[in-house]
Amino acid sequence: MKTRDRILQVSLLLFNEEGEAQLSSVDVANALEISPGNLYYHFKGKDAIIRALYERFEEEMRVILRGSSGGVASIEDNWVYIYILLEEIYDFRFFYRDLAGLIARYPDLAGRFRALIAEKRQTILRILDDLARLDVIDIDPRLMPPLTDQIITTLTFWLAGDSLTRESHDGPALIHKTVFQVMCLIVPYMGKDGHGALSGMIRHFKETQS
Amino acid sequence: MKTRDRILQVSLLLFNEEGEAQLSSVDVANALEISPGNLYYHFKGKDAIIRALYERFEEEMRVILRGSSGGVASIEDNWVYIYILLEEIYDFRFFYRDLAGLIARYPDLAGRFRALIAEKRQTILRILDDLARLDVIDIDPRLMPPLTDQIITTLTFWLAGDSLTRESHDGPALIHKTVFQVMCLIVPYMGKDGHGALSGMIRHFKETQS
DNA sequence: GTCTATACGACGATAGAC
DNA sequence: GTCTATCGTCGTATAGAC
Repeated sequence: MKTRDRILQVSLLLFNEEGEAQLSSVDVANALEISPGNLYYHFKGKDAIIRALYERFEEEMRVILRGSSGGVASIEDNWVYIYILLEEIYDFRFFYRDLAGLIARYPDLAGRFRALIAEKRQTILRILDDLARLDVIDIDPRLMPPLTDQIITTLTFWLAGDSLTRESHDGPALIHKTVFQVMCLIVPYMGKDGHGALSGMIRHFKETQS
Repeated sequence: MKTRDRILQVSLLLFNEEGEAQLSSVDVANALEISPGNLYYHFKGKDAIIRALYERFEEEMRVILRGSSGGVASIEDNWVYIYILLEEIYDFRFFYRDLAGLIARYPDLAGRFRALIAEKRQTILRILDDLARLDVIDIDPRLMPPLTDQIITTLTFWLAGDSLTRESHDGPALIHKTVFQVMCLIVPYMGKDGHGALSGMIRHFKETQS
């Protein structure tokens, strides 16, 4: 089963690099220097590869989401947690670069993806709730769902959004920028501490950039 | 030049309804009950149709962006303005449903789209600046760019985001929800007035829904 | 302007030899 | 397991008649 793993590994690399839609199963075979027939022996088409990769992604993502229970009790924890989440997404970034197209091409993944996002939503809602209970943030309850949606939107479309700006970032810089972006959504609800937290974040942000 | 216009009209309808990627030039010809050859007489391929439609969209969008100068001086104006913006996007929603794929398929549109978004960004920044100057909002200057980016993200991905939720909205409801979503980003910076504004928005939101 | 017919290429998929 | 060879489908694009 060694070729099978190589196919998955190289596919992921290629999809992340050049985009899934741009590559045919023959391209993947060429990159591996095996014949299309051989590739089909292991995976019945590009579909099967995508599905196998999604399987991996979903599993790892669920582990991360589960890991949030009780582990995010401060703003700093929150920062780190978002970082971990974004890193994981970045490893499978081809899924997120062209989400709509991907879902259109593999409709059976749509439901699973939606479920995963719903789970993500629950997780964020719970974390925010915890932070509110610990008096780290003070937020009108009616603003909680919109804030959660807003965070979800950012966590889902940061990659797609970046390619729509004039100057694109490299991976690490973009991840960092996005963490900052999410934190900026929370800062306004930190009251007086918000100002200090913002200064700290900006300082940290500047350091990491250079 | 009547067939030419019919092609554009029906294409827009079809693309919005079923997605641009899902339709070939032959599909469009069939829907119009003309031959593929005839379609090619008017437009040299699907590319040309897309480009013509984009031309229209960009023009209308620029008119709206220009129209913001001095016209958005209160929270209510802001609400209305976002509404107008979203309506326009909705009219050409196929562009936004699968932005990444579309840009990959028509790379020459990428630059123009980016430029349009940059212009949108400037507009929002200016509006926020005006609102701050008029003491409608009070915001740490360092939070201004992130807030602007956040609004841009919402205005760009609201359509794509909706198809990732469990229950999808119809057009008007989604537009309304999105306006609300953007306003929720601004409310925290309205100080004491924020609470009242939020209540007003929710009331209005509920009414329109029913 | 509009039609029919057809050429061409890309991709997905399979059969059969090694 | 891996290869070569080949077929079918589909979308794009053009030629030539009306």
